[in-house]
Formats: sequence, C-alpha cells, structure tokens
Amino acid sequence: MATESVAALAADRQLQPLDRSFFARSTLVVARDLLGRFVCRQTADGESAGLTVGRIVEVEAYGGPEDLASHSRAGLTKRTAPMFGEVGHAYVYLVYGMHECLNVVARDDGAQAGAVLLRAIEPVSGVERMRLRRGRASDPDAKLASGPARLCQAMAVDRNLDAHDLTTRDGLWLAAGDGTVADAEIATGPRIGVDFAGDWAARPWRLWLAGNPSVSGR
DNA sequence: CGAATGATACCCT
DNA sequence: GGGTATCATTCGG
Repeated sequence: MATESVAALAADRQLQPLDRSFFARSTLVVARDLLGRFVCRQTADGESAGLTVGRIVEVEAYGGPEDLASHSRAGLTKRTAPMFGEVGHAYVYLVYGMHECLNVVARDDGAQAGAVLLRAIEPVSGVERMRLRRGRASDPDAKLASGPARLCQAMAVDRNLDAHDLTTRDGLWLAAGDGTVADAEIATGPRIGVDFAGDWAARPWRLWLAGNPSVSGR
C-alpha cells in the first residue's frame, strides 16, 4: 500500500468523532481524557474556508450548581441551558464583553450540569487559516490558539455554535486524535480566573500537558 | 498593569 | 422594566 494511503487512513481515524458515551462520564474524567484529542473545524465561507485541526493541550473542568466557579451556579438559565442539556454538545459564551470561550458538555448520570472548557490547542492542520483568523502575523505557531479566547478566534468559533452537537462531522467536532495520553505527561493545578469561588477555586481542575509550548501562560 | 466592552443575572421600582 | 455589578481574557503601554 502506498505511504500516502496509510497516512490518509491514519488521519481519517484521528478525525473520527468521539461518540456520545465519551462525554457521559464524570466531568473531570472527560477533561483528563480530552488531552491529546483533536478539535476539528470545517468552514465553507470566506478567505479562511477549509479544515482546521488542533490538538488539545489544556482544559478545565466545571461542575454543577454546587461548584461556585461554574456558570451553572446560577442554575438553569437561558445562558447556561447547554450545561444542563445533552452531553457532547458545545457551550459557547461571551466573557469580558469581547471574548468567546468553547466548552463541551460532560457529566455522569445524576450530575445536574457540567462542562469542560477547552483552554488551548496546538495547531495540527490549517495553521495558516488560524493565523489569518487571528491576524497576528508575528506570533509563533504554538501561541496561535494558546488561551480559551485565542482558541475560539483561531478556530472561527462563536456563539452561533452554542449548543452545537460536537459528536458528528459537521462544522465543529471533537475527534479521537492521538488517543489517551500517559499520566506522566499531565500536570494539574487550580483553574484560572476563578478566585471569587472560595474553596472551589483551589481544586486542581485545570489539566495540561506538562511542558507543552501551546499551554496558556500563568 | 489596566483598559476595552457587552451580555447576563439579579435586585429594585 | 430599568439600573448595575460582575465577568472561565487579551493586548498594548
């Protein structure tokens, strides 16, 4: 078999969507298992149309109403409804009046709400599209999607994709990627920007790939 | 280090 | 209904 065909088969496997059951586990377990997976974006219109793929290198877990750092602490509202809805869907919101953030809804049976914030990816494919969307010609590749709002800008994700199903190959989805990464590669620490949340702020629910240059600053 | 910038949620009339 | 405090960030000075 030709080398290109083998590579194409491998790439197709890496782009295979994660199925619903992947997200029907505890939010923290899903967050852990998302490291090394791919975020895939297929756009049809505009100068940056095409496929963009990034490898997840940093995430944060957010729980139900009991988690004072989580938006779901407000209960079921128009804004937070996706966090209470079917797992495997997106929760996209605006923060600080100008930035979007992308989460995937994940929780086990019995939990009221939960989602994993995707904080950083490293470019895998379509890096030129990312750079175009970011409009920052001098940034190194590794920093193009290093931070939750940068990730959304680089991947052309906005609130139109709120509640979008991420388990089908349609526009935006999460894919198998490189599979599960080893425990030894993972570092953990408190979530960013949630100092207001009392005891909950200290929980080590931020997870990242140790030493990866695309992890956002702290 | 702090300004930018607007949706949301909540409290009060 | 209307006022306002708050914010899961980023970039430039």
